[in-house]
Amino acid sequence: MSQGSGNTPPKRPLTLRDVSEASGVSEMTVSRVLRNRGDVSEATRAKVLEAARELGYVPNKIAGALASSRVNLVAVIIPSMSNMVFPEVMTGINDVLEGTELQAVVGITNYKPEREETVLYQMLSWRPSGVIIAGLEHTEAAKAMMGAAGIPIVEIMDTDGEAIDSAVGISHRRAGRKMAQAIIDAGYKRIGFLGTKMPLDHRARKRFEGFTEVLAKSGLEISDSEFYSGGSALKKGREMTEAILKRNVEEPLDFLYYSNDMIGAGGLMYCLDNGIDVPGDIGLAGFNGIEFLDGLPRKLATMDACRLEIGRAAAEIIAKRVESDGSAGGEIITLEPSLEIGDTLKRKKKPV
Amino acid sequence: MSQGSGNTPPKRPLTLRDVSEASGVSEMTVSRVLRNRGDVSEATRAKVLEAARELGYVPNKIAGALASSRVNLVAVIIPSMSNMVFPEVMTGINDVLEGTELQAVVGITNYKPEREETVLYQMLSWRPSGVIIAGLEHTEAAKAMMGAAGIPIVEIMDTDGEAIDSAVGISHRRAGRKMAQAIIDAGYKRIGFLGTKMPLDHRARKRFEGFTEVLAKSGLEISDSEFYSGGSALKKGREMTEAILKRNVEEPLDFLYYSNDMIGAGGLMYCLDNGIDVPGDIGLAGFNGIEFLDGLPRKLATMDACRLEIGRAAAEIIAKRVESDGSAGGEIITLEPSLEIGDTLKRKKKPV
DNA sequence: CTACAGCATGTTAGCGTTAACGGCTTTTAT
DNA sequence: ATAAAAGCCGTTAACGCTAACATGCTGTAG
Repeated sequence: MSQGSGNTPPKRPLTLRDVSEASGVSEMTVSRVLRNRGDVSEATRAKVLEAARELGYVPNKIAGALASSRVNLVAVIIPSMSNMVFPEVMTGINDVLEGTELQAVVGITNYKPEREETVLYQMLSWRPSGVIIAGLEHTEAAKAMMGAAGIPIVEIMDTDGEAIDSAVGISHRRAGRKMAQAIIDAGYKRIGFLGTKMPLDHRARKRFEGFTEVLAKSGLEISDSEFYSGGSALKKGREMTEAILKRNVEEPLDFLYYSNDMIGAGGLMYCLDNGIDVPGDIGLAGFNGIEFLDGLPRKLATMDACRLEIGRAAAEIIAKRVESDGSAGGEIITLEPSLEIGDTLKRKKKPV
Repeated sequence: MSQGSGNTPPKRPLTLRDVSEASGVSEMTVSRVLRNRGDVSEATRAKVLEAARELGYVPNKIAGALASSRVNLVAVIIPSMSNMVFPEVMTGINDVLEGTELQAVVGITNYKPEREETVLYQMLSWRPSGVIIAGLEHTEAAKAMMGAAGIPIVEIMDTDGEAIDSAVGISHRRAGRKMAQAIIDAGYKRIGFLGTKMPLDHRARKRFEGFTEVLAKSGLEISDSEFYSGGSALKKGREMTEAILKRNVEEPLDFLYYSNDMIGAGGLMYCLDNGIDVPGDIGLAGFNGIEFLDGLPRKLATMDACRLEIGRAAAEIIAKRVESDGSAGGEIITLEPSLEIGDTLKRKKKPV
């Protein structure tokens, strides 16, 4: 009787016309019903809905978007998905977008500027309603594309620099300074730095700059450093910590600043496993404030990067702009990263 | 002179027509150049490319897709993004798709069937070239939609059940059985189970079923169990472990099977922090084989869920089918999860 | 009883691109 | 030299939908 949804896949894909024929009204009326727009009598509405359900009709947004020149997509361009931080930003974005018509589409750049440019180009070719993109540093061409796109652009994570349009993030330079100050105030003097081998991670670089800047003001500098790339961050944290400590036995380091919590956690474990007193012998701090740290035997000092909040705020900017249709823009939101002292950045025991 | 890319955003968005006028050829020729399809002389090609670059033209895939009825999107529908496992599947998918014209679009269901149905509907309305969806359990409507979509569908993660079209995954029932057998063989007898409060996580359920089934064959059963939801998995692992151990002091448990590595790691830390001999006093095992475990002081026994490989294989199925244009399908790939004994599932010390 | 809302529908004309085909010009094969 | 093929580019007609306007119909005010 019914063509029931789920039977033989129709050779010719279903269109509004099929539904209109099945329900005896015009395509326009079907379109109105399916979009809940315009006046339709309750009777025809029911008839149409029934026919659509019966046929298993799924609207074609491609055609709809072309006709209405409205696309409910938001392009989200981030460097990576594998390090805890961006998934959480995504969660924030999705939280907000779920309450709207908008839908996020994600592109991954692997921290490569050329890749970012390509991804952006591809994304823009879908004519999204807005773009959320990580960082303030982009190729000239990418900046030009975004400037010319005529849609809201929100650059996230970082506010140390010039935004194209809107921006939401923290000052990583300030985050680095703040951590340095806390370490100095706690009385640590011989400080090691452990980070990633990523010249293109501008945010890590800015934190490092802010960090060394404040050290310099107190007449200090980084005593030694260690970098890694790839592999299990936790394990690398262990290995790097062992390496840097063994390299400095003569004049031992008394603090290790890690560029992210995962390697910091690895370092913490190394210390605990080897009977090193934390924070008595050596203090430790990471960066990001990942939830994960809560389960560690000792809570690593860190600085919260406001990831969820950044995602939310960025999505809200887009949503608002889409709703109010154009105008304004240029909104800059600088969140304040909070220092979490944890158990690994207590005042150092006074030298005897 | 030039309208240079990145200047004032044009009121009227650029189209092929603008490029064609700027370069003095027909729209069709511009289209050909921009898609590298069909014969165009080197001279005009250069002319067109230059004009497009100059104007900052970005093709409109919406229109292109409608005209050619080819959409280079692959819908990826997964339950969550926040638990390590799906990001890795995504990485596998992206790895493969990067070598093709295809591009993944992700939808998150939060393990809710109705949400999955909605997300699927929305995805299908973009007329993607294929669908990769987690699990074999879906609402009737969802199954109907996929059956009728006329595009390759790959259900991933699990192969214990009936697939709509293709499937790539492991048998979670078998994984559970295998782990149970290993535990029994190692001589453990009083086994606790720790997992998530998720009736809708069918894969966890199947593992559990397989697990208890094998125990039963040896005349054993789960001695006690503990469930959690939300929060930091590592911390929850700790807490649950403490709870379950304290609840069973009279007849102490000698093995804990965790439904994922993260809570397993938390449990491991709890044991180590409290001087419990692992695996002497108690054995531990998790599930997933996350890279993270490498950094732990002791390597947790686990079973690799082949996440990366599943992503890759699924994407390859889609890519192949898109290329070869239709036909075939129904491919089922069952990967074999490998048991990793680690340090926490050694033969139990013989009772005195 | 006309007039004029306002509701419920239909009609028309694109949206920006590409498939398909056609025509002209140049090569290549014979 | 002539046919056939290949190269190059243009024209036309969709693709499936929606904005905007047009139409008929009901009811209600005057």
